[in-house]
Amino acid sequence: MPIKEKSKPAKRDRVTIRTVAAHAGVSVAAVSKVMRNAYGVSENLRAKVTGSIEELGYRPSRTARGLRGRTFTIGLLLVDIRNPFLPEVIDGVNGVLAPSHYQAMIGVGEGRMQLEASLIESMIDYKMDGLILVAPRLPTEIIAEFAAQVPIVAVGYHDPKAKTFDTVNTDDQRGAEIAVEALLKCGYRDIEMLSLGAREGHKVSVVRQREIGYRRAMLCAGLSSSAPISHIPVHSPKREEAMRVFLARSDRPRAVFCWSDLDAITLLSAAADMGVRVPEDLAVVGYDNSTTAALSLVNLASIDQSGRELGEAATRTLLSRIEGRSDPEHLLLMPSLVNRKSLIRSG
Amino acid sequence: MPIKEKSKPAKRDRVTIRTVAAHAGVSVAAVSKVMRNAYGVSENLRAKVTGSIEELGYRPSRTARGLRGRTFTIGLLLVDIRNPFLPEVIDGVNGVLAPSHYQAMIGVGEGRMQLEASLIESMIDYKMDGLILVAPRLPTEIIAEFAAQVPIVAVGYHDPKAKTFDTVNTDDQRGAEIAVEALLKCGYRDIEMLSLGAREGHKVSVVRQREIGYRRAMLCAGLSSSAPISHIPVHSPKREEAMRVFLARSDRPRAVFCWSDLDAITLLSAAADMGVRVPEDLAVVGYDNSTTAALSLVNLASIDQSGRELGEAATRTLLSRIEGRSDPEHLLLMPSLVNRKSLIRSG
DNA sequence: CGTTCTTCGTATAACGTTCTACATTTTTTT
DNA sequence: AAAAAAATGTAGAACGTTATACGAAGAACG
Repeated sequence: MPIKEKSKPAKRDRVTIRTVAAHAGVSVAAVSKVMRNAYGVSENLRAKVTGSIEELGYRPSRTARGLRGRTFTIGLLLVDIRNPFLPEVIDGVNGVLAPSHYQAMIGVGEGRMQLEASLIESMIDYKMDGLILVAPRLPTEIIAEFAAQVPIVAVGYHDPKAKTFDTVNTDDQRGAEIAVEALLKCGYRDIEMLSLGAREGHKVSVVRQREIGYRRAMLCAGLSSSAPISHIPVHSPKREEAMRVFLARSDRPRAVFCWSDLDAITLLSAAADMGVRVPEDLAVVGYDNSTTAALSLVNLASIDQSGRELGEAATRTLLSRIEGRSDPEHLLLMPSLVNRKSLIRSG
Repeated sequence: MPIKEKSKPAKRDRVTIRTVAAHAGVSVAAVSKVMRNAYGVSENLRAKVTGSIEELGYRPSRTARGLRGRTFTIGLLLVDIRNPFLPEVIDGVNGVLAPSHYQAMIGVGEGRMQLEASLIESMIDYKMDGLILVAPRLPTEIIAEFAAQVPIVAVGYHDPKAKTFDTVNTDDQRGAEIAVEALLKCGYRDIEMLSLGAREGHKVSVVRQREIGYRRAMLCAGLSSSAPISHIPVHSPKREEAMRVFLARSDRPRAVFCWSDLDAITLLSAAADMGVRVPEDLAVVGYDNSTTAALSLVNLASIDQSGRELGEAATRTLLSRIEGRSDPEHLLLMPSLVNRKSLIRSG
């Protein structure tokens, strides 16, 4: 009585392109052609093959595909997962990808440059067809080096001179201007900016752009002499400590523009603790228009950079690059102000 | 003058295992052996090969690897990206993975079952070595089917009878009990639960477990006759509408336990709008201990299910499964209460 | 001083696709 | 009716690894 030896009976054998070819009674190449919508396929053949594919539930192996052609996967690299505007970006990417047969895989960098680079390498090693990097911390030369190996679009990375990769941004300079203009319109002249710790972020990062916009708006208002910027550490508990120090200052300004809702909301919370009334004692405008800002408990005026639109634009740009475009594209979307209680507007 | 034709001069040729072999003056098999720490490698050989690898910056192709053996990648599937406890889980996973040569790739399902299934299939097609599914909505049979093809750990999916895959959870029943017990201790007897819309979530989902815990705690307190559960729709604007209806009810309870901070915080915001004082008029306990709950503007008491620990445990469980364990494991971690202003405690 | 073990290194067949050449058949043109 | 062109299908060589099977060279043994 011969016993059929099967080491792993659980893992049933994969349906490969060969299985389909045999089932449909055609060649492997024919099945491949149908899969790729290649030229030279009769209606008859297509029907037979798609029938078999359907019946067998065939799914091509991405690893095998990667060895030759496209994987129909794009990599999405996020610096840190906590920034409230990232989910919007993801939605935008998925939205554009949904009708295509592309899919997105996400890597999370946690702000560590080394991990970030190694995730990009992994994505390349996976033969992903293109990469969207959100707010990368890496220097331009390194990104350019990666861009030689795979199409890349950077979001939140203002480098309009980049030749080998594309960028998609909202106009962060203009966004900061809008915030400051709104404060000026409310009659505030004593406006400070709360920015990110000096060591974080390079010249092309969003936070530096927002500083430029802030300064320019102050300059236009004739306040260039007093356009102070405070730098807040990124990590707890120094971050909260810096907020409290700011609030306790005797020369605390009447209004403040925060580079990000994350900081603005922490500031509002600290203000509540210390009995600083918003907006009576201190007007606040944030950036990102996060869902938390919209809570009436928080009620924070904020600059909206539609993350969804950024994600959509980045994806479309990447797909066109994958399709063969070689001259760089640098998109700039327009942000807008969402007015809320933390900023009382006269108009 | 012979001109070397190069169609794509930009994309410099990849350093493959063959490049390394040639550079080190050994065979391809030798390099592979070194890479895999396989038996039969002399110190001399190892030195030569690692030297060349270093010098050339060789990185093995994951696609090629996937065709034969492991890819050293695990897939992390998230139902939706907005739940505030997910970043914690990601941190936990990355933390455990960091010292190993494994990496995580994340897929986001957006709550659509079809997308969720197709992402899992993609991860399998990518030959990922194992999958961590966070709060999957798929029925057990389908997950079991996938588990036949790849090691799977489900987080936030209470199915201790699952034989072919592992589960890691906090004890959601106990968590709900702790919340209700805390409210009881403060003297409240009139306690309602705000749960997820009836159609969302199956019997094994966290939200149903929390309902069970709520009911049991009420029963223990002799309040079984009045343990009402309201179901709140998931999506705006019906969600906010339901909150307002709840707050406006003439028979509104004195205390409420929300299945998730997401809902609890929206409730607090609506309460502020409508002049319902917390906790004087209404005590609230949430679930997840999100960062927003910790803001003093919000100050929401909440059940902490350490997402980080869940992520760590899930990863360790998955790795052991990948290493060959075949009998199922079902971990249960203990949640704890974080007391804040939304719940005044006498003790 | 043959044998038999070890130890070390290599040759090569997979793995599941894509895609270039080609072979065959059908259609169109002259 | 012959020649040319177009349409359809197939064979088979990549792609970059892993892992099995095996050969060669020393070491240990009787």
